[in-house]
Amino acid sequence: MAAPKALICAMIILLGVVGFTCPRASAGRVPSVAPVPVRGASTGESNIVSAGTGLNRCGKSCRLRWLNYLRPGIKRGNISNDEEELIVRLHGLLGNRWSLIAGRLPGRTDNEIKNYWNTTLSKRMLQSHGAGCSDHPQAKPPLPPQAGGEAQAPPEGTSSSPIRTKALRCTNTVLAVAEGFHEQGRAAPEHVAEEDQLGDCLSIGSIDLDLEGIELGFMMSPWSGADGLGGQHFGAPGTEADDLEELLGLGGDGDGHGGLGDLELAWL
DNA sequence: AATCCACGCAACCGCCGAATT
DNA sequence: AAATTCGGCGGTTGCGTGGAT
Repeated sequence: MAAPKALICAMIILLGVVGFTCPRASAGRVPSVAPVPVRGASTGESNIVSAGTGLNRCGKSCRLRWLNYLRPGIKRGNISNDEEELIVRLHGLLGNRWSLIAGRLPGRTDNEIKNYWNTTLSKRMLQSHGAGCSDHPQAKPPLPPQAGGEAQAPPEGTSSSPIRTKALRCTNTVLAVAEGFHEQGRAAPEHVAEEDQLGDCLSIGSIDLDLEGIELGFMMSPWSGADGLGGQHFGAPGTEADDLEELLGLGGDGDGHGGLGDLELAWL
């Protein structure tokens, strides 16, 4: 893989220049130069990175830092209503596939969305469901913090199963909810958040996603798996990925590009 | 003014699949 | 074909902040 190596090189350079300065300098674990266990990683790369930066950080740690914080174009905070709406809907559809959800929210990281969900939306959903009303009938009930997430299979024959996905890159998305939305940039019109607009239909590019239909289709699909984890992963050939892309009329080109992963983004 | 507590968020951990040797 | 390495993901942890008492 050329890109990740280039990324590591870029990180080394960047880290050497800016270090792990924290603009916010507050919450979370403040980047430090304290020794960090180099678990999982990759001896070689971690040594290279730590030697190159003097930070005693493994490549994984640096990568994470880069992806979630240092990478250009990261949007932080101020999640808009339409973004929030999209998160809710996608979570209902995809489950805790944060990277996949993040792929549909330009500038947002999976970590941020995950945090946002766990801290804000889950509570809101809990209140919503607790009040006996649900704006999003398809959405999964909020996951308790320790719920174990995907390991919990929904009750048989009752609620729907989220699409099980794995490592399906989706970096660009068109959310063509309304005419002129593209040109208007992120300032999504208020009607985006309206249920009758979002409803059970989302437009991605020229493709109208019938979320209800998609989910129904996956509910009925046989690959739910007997392992309680949803079985096969989305990215595997001949499994959900193909099914969904076929369902959506997308169809990748077989080399990992095209299809869901390369939906054009005109949002930003 | 001091203390407590809940919250937000960056970072860490463990696992898995893909790629490479 | 098997073993090893690497990249990526989701879940969890723990620190700092700000509000409440």
